[in-house]
Amino acid sequence: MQSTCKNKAYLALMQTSKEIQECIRAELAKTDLHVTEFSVLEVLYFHGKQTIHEVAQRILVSSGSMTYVIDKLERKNMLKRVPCPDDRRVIHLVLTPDGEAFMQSIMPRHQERVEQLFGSLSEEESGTFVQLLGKIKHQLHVQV
Amino acid sequence: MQSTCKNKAYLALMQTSKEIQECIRAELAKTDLHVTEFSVLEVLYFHGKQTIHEVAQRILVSSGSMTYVIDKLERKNMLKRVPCPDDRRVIHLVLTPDGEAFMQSIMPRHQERVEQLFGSLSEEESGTFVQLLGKIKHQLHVQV
DNA sequence: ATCAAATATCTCAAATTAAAGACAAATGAA
DNA sequence: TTCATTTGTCTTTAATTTGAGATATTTGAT
Repeated sequence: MQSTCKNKAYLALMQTSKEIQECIRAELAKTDLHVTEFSVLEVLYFHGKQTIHEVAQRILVSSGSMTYVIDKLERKNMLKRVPCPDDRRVIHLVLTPDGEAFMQSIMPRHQERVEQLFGSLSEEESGTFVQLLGKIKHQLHVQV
Repeated sequence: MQSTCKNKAYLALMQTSKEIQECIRAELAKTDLHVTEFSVLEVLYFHGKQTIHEVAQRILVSSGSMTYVIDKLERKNMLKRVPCPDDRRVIHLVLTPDGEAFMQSIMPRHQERVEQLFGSLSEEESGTFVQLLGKIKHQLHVQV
């Protein structure tokens, strides 16, 4: 059948991403953070202050999970909830100095690992890769 | 920084795969199967009889989860545990006729969705995509 | 033949996640 | 203005997943 090719791409994509997730989990095991907690901090580290909703959209977890994860991160003194004065439904998340320092201490190693993973791709290939993912992602939002 | 490019690829990969997973979950919501259960059946459907261990490796879930998921699938009469006579530690999983029929009824729609997702990639691009994923996956197993 | 190590599965407790609904606040149409 | 709808967050409950350890079997070295 001709579908085999697309299906192969699909399976490869899903399995590789899961293995990477697994690899990150192993890396984080040395800290007392879990993948989802790390993902939240990562978003704040790269994008600065964000609403809970924005972070949830980026890392794709439910609002219930967000509350749970934020509670934990707040207890660990990694971030702070900051109510938004303009819209009282909204709460912003901000890294604390501790959170900032923590991220600065572990990101270099994380970045190194990411670069190692994608290091065998040329600049051009990385570009192509992102572009192809973009095409796939675009299809996700097309009605079937 | 120059790392941005690799990091972009990394983020795109992780987010796209998560969105696809989400999309599959939504699709499966119409049945009474969850993603992990479906993944197990998918492996058996494509590869035939497999040991629990083999399936776990393919779909990357812990042994504890495997037991849980298999119990559920067995209760739903989708598959059967078959002890291996050659190695008494080993248990094979086999689709029941019901499981086979069920998969045959939902796979066309699933395949269609996969093909739609990857449909905007040419044959050549699909090939490239798989190849690039292969390179990344290979790096995963390289010591750092 | 014996025994340590490796392998395959299972059990159980604890952590995590999702799902549904509640609530408060903002928006926008009438 | 008013009210229905939407949005953002939280609560609660139930389902799922992990992680560590238990058990049984096999493998391989001595």
